[in-house]
Amino acid sequence: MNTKQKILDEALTLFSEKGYANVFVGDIADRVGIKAPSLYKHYRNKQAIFDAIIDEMNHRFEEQAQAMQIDGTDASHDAGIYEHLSEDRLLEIGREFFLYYLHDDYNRRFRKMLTIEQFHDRDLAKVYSKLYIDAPLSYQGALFGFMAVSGILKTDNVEIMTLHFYAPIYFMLTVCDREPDREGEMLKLLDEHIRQFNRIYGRKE
Amino acid sequence: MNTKQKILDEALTLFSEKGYANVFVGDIADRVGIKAPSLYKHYRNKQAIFDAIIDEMNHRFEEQAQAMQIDGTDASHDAGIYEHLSEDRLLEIGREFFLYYLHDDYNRRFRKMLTIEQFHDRDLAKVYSKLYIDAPLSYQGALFGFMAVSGILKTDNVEIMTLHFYAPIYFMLTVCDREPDREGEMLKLLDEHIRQFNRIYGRKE
DNA sequence: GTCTATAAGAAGATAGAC
DNA sequence: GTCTATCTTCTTATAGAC
Repeated sequence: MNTKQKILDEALTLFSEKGYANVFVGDIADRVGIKAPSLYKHYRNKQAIFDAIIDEMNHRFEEQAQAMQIDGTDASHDAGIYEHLSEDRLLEIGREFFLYYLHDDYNRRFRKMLTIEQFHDRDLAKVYSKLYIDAPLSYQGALFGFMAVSGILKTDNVEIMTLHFYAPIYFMLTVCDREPDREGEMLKLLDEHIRQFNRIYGRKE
Repeated sequence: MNTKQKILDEALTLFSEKGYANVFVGDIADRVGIKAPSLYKHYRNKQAIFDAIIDEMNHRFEEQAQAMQIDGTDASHDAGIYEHLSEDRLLEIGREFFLYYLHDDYNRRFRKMLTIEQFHDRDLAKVYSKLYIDAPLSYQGALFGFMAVSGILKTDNVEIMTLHFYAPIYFMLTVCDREPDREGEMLKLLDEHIRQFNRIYGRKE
């Protein structure tokens, strides 16, 4: 990893733990293994480092959104995968999804950083809501919509069903970000949540 | 309001908007209408102001918990109130509860401040989880437990039913804290959420 | 309790050698 | 691109008069 990228990486780690204002340019430089003034050869100032982190996430998001065709045209394929879905398989998928977003270093650090900085300005608020509110509801909603059409799920309000699936997951994710020791407790709750969700909205056997 | 209290009040406003590190002692003093050095006659330093805010909330919480007998011994009384509950009345109650916590100035500012500072240390993380995760689940869980016994609600897992009620409300509250313009959208979603919740868990007429 | 003046120390950023 | 030296500004906090 080159220095320019390593700066972003170490800055993200620090920002996610202490917040932008509590991280000093010297702290970032220390972790990169250079002195603070050297850092200014790579970024104009401290704010430019923060901005580059946001830009990178926006870039990754766009790429992923394109790969998933989030506009809905192809969520039908995913729904097909779930067509013959047992409760056990549903649990496995939910657990994998949850643990990926919880443990993936990049996602975890970025989410925590945005949690701290979300009130700093409107743009950051929008990024937070896009990533953790609207995109998940939109993508899972599209998927559940197809599953409802296929009769795998039963509802007359896909939007609320999606909220009932995702809001508890979001809730548990924020608990684990704040208190990592509660991961076991939350995983148990996650299982019960998905089982109950399946009982409520799942196809009756 | 005396100066000592006004300092806490103005500090809370600023901390909730910018976070502790971005608020300067002079900013607080300005809003109180005194000069920064005068502030040190009331509080030892900046941290002591923050600590006093946390202490005050802990105090209020203890008082409220005692008043509600959160240990469960008396949630039966509340459940009685809900005994003859129509869907419209349930909507009204949910909406009132949501709007109170969203708009009440003290609650709103404190919640936003803790959101920003939750990762700063373990104690703050615990306060956050106590106020916005465990206490609501515990109190609403006790209430729903009694409602289940009375047959007003139907479930074989009160804990998950409570999560299914509260997590979406928590979710919508965080959206409104971050983007107040979305309040209308969230209130509409709240209504649909409660209607659906009632359809799932409510007594069949 | 409030003020002015000021000390003491960070922290961000630049200059210029190598 | 990295360093040392340094500048500048900001911020907390204290001293001491009123």
